[in-house]
Amino acid sequence: MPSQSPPPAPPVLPISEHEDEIVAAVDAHPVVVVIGETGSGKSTQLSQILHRRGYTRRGPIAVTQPRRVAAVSVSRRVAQELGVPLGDEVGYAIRFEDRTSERTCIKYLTDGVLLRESLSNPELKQYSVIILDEAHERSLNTDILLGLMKRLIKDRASDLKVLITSATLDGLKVSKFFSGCPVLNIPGTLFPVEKFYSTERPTNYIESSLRTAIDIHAKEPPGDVLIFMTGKDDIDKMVSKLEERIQNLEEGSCMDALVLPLHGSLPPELQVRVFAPAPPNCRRFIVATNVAETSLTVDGVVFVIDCGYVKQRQYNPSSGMYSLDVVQISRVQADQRAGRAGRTRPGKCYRLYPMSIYEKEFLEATVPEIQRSSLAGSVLYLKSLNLPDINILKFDFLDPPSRESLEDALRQLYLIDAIDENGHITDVGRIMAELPLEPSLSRTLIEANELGCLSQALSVAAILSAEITLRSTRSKDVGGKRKRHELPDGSGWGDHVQLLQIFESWDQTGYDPKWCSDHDLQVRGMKLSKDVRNQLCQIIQKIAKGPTDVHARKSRKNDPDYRKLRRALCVGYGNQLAERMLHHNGYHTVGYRAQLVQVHPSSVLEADEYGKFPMYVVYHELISTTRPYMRNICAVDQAWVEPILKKLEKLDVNRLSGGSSAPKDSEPLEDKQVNAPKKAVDVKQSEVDSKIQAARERYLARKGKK
DNA sequence: GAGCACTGC
Repeated sequence: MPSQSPPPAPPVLPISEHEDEIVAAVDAHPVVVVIGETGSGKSTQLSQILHRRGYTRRGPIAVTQPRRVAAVSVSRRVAQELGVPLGDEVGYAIRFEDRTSERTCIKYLTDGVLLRESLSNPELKQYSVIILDEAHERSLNTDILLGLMKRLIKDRASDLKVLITSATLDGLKVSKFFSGCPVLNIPGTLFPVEKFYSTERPTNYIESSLRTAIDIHAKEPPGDVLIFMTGKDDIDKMVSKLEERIQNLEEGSCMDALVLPLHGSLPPELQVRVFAPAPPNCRRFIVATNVAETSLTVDGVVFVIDCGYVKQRQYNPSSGMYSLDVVQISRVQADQRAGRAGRTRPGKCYRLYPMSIYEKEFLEATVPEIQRSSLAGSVLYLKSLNLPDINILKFDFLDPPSRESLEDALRQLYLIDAIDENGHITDVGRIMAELPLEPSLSRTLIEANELGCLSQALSVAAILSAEITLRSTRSKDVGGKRKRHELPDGSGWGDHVQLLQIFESWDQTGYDPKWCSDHDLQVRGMKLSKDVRNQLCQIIQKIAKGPTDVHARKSRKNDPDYRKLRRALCVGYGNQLAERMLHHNGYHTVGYRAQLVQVHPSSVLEADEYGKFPMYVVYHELISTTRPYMRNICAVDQAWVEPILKKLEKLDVNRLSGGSSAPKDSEPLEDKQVNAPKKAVDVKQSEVDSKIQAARERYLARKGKK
């Protein structure tokens, strides 16, 4: 938008009428909670109001957003309203992109970026005001920032102002958290939405949605229909069935219809179709996942069909395992979905569940992410802040994660040397915290730098954090006419090596997008991995004292078996180690609580000539679907495993958590048993292992010659 | 022999 164009007329938003009230509250209190529904203007106006009233004289205002697109679009809007070029007085900062300057006094940023900034400036002294927007979404990062803000206002009580803004957040709860701070309510501009409930839960919610959709199409006036489903499969089914039913309707009995799927894995060019307005005399049916609940706003929606379910990823700290489950939505979520029908005019929401279920079975609010995630990264971050008298187990969270989850994080961090046996952050841990990666990958990079395979590890870390999904290399092409190119196979060592080979092959083509599509790799994801890699290079070159070799290239010549890289991975994933069963190819995880797990069928890890997988592997994650699986696996040598087993023997979670270091005798017996690591490797097993290993080496040598 | 909701540094 050219800055010369006249600024648009300032919108009349509900928040404008509350300006004095807001300023008075902020003047008098360090923390203020602002509850504002959709359309209240809180995201664009609060910062401008405080800017107008002189708050930016002491420093810029930071406004956090949970999503990148929001940070960009809201800042663009504010710059426009103020009639200034974006990046001057008003700017934004997101990963890979900083559009701010010394003159910037209103800065929109993702909450992740603010957390990163606080690493180098724990008191965030540069800011006069920090606004945590959309706090009701309770992202992991927002929750950590909430805890941090509580500490900051104690330390900086004299000058820092904090505003917590949200659509539906329980204001009283947050106010209580911030020792009774004021709560302001700003009305929104949503139109009323009439809600209809089913008399009972349908046995088949696709069929039920289908009937409701056809019913709306036949009886209701124009207006688009938004249908919430749990996943891609259901969406695809729904789209084809709906199209079929609409075709079967009597010609001329209804207006035209257009059915559009909408979910995150849809290529961007198909996603944007939902932003184009409906053709004349045509009703659109948008069949969507949760993306349509908050991330993407579809205009023209008047009817919502809500199945009452959502697919959610959860972490179980006692097993270290993730699962992806279909769970009931919360009342907040149900209301958010319904609200999507009332953006342009009064709407209707059809809930495919009885009111009694909404009232009695649904949780009030969605379980916050902090209670559903592995906390190793967050705990490491908090440790690295050097906050005085910090006890992780007692850190003041709005909704504290379980003790089990925090202890799990401490154990993981200890096993990869980020904290010492007393729970204090180590020098290695400090470097790890600087890297925007999961702790295991950060640790791998540091070790790789020592071992002289940094460039390989950078490629692996980058491509793993971009979460590229690979076409299965084992499945045969079924009569496809298009020539498909085979992906590298990891040389039998597993998925990390395969990912490295993929990145290096792509690098050799000069990052040719066609190479990606030829190999069925998403261009978007591959580009992201390149950006991530560049960012990691910059950070690590800044931290590293000595020279670093970061250039990607075909790297196999010097180390044909990728021993250095696999060794670095073994150290980095010291908390994610598994040992094979003696007589079959199942594994058990090594560590706190042994889990029986399988190699994921998509893995390229190869068995030896006897059909046996390697004795030891490290894995990127455990995921429980039809069975518990290890995903992204790398074969490691037994010799490299010994130090990890030694550490496991020494592990004492009471000391890690900074609890009273009671003498060992007084510890409850129960705890000791739980903490006792599995006995290392018995003699027979190691004999078998060395035989297998020898056979494997011969086999691979043969294969190499061929 | 599986199958993946959504974000973010």
